[in-house]
Amino acid sequence: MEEITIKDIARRCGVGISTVSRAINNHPDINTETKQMVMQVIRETGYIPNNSARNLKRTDARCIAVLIKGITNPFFSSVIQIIETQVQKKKYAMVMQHVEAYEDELDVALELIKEKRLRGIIFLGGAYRHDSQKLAKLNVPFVFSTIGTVQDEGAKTYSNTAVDDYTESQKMVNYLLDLGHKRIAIIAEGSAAESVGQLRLEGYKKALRDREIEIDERLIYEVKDQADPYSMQNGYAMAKQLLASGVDFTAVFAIADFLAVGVCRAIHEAGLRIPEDISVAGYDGIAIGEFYTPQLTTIKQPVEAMAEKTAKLLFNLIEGKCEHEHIIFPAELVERESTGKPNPAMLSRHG
Amino acid sequence: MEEITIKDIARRCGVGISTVSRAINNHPDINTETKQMVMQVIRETGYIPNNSARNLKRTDARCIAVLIKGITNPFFSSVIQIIETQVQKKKYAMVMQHVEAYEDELDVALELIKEKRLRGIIFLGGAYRHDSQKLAKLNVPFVFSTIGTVQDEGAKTYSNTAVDDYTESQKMVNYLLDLGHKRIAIIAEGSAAESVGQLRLEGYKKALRDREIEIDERLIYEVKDQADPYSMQNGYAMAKQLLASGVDFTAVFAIADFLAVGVCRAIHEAGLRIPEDISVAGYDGIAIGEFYTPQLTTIKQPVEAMAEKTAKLLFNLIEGKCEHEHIIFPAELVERESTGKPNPAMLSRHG
DNA sequence: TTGTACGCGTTATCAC
DNA sequence: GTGATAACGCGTACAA
Repeated sequence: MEEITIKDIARRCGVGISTVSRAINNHPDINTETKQMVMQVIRETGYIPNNSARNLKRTDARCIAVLIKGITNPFFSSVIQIIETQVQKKKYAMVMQHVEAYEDELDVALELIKEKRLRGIIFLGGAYRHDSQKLAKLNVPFVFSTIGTVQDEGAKTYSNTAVDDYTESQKMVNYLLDLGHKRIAIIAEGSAAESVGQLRLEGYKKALRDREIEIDERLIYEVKDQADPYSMQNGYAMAKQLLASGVDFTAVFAIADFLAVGVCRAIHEAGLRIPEDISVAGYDGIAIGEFYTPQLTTIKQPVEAMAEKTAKLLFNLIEGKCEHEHIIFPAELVERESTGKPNPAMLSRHG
Repeated sequence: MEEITIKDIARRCGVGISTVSRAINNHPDINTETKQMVMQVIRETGYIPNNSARNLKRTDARCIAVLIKGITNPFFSSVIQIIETQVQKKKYAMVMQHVEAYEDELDVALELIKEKRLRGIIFLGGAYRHDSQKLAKLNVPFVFSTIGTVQDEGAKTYSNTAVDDYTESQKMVNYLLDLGHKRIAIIAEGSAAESVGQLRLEGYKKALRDREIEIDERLIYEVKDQADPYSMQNGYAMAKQLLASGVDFTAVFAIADFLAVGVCRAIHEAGLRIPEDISVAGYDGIAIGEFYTPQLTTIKQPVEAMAEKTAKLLFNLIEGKCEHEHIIFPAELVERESTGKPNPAMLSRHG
């Protein structure tokens, strides 16, 4: 099957190539009737312009990219939808691309900029620290929306929107401490040194230290799972270990709601009640926390607001309307059914 | 900032363009030392080949595409990972692209074939019926993996892998009937006429008719939600309506596990027990069904097996090793905690 | 083993 | 308003 090109269309229409090009790209300098005719032929023949050729030649693309790190990001769909709305409002096109765990999102970005003549990039998720050499090579505006934390250095070379995981994590632990819990286990994530999981773990430690409560390493569990650390499966497995360890605790802080669901299941299977025997707290604020039984106490990230701000910030940067900004969004502690006062009976073994 | 091209690299190295090209593309006809030197310069300068130009020129691409319809497909991540493994085994590249609800996946495919010189396509999800004119234009092998049903016509023009939703749905309803339920409500999906949701609804009706049980329209609820019909939110809302309607029922069949979770929550809030008062059955077999309390009885789709077979089938087609196939995968009814015998007390209002 | 020259399909820049 | 024609950056015959 022969590929049909713009030349074929021009020949068929008895016009020049540029006229066809003008018709396709809604150029003003073209007779309406000519355009109608050309478009008609295009429809009949089923001609499809070759995007590689277009990208190669085009100078102005009105296109941005959204790079998503991690295929299982639970905020994925809502964030994308919000960004897309903003993009359409600005009459831009948008390409979305997943970045594998082992890939460097900056490399992917660099490649894509060349290929598609991008005007801007949004990075969703991923590491919160980057090679500044590579950062310097990105010659289009970009915004990191890590749902993580702020990189301290290079404040003037990029923008980002983030939740301060370190602080928010402390907020949750303080809440549990205020309820009277002193033996709080944590299900964290330890696959990458610079992940949000580590920040949340640090927040946990900080909160305990501030209250002068000893940090018991036997209460710290770190999921090691490259592919999908924040799974119910992993939460379940960790909680099983925790329960079997014989170490006393009255509350569990799972650093992701998915993990918390697994934890709840394990506790339930052990014949214990939530929150009467053990309190469980999550983090993220995703839908499942609202519909699970018991409903999950969690840190709810302002995903929608962040996504909207991220898109707006990027367009402001593209239009040269503003300098780089670093915006921290406060998250909300949502108190639901899965947490309560500690049960002294749970400490009988330990004393 | 000037874009650096292959010419610049050639000049810097004091070699010809083709030599650089050969170095990049691992061509055999090149001196090892020359190659080393070229690669070194490329690394130093941070040169990145322009993919648009490469795609334009290239004839053999060893690349396939995976088009995913619907951003919220719950099988998404596991399916992709399995396909990717197969693709890597064959030393192919893979591009993934999301297709919006309002887009036609065939149009997206047509465009992508031209742009990237694809060798094959996998369609994940989406409608199970397509414009045969457009199908004919796809001049590369493709496999639909609808997790839906088989299109009857054009058996020789394409391949697909599927679960027979019509039959599997009957399986679940028959199971509930065997438990003794006669008043079974269904939470279905009615946004598109040719969706899997409609097939599952038809299966429900068929099963009831086969047992000569009257179909009560008051027990049929159809979610109308373009963006994301299979959400917990929607299941919850529908179940609330059902409970408020005053119409008697002893079981609910939600045609997706996410819907079932919402249904469970609504029943729980109404002060009723699952399964003692009302049985709830789901469909899909996703992780949440295993970790929810109560654990969900569901139809578990053989997602992994399907994904693997889909990829293998595509490569066989590409290599001309086989004709088009239509493969139906049997799903498994997993009996868990959320279903049991009907509670006669629930029928008191009705008689 | 290496370099030169052409063409992939399109858009931008000119003349007309 | 329209049509030639020169790029865009790269791969690849073909010549060297």
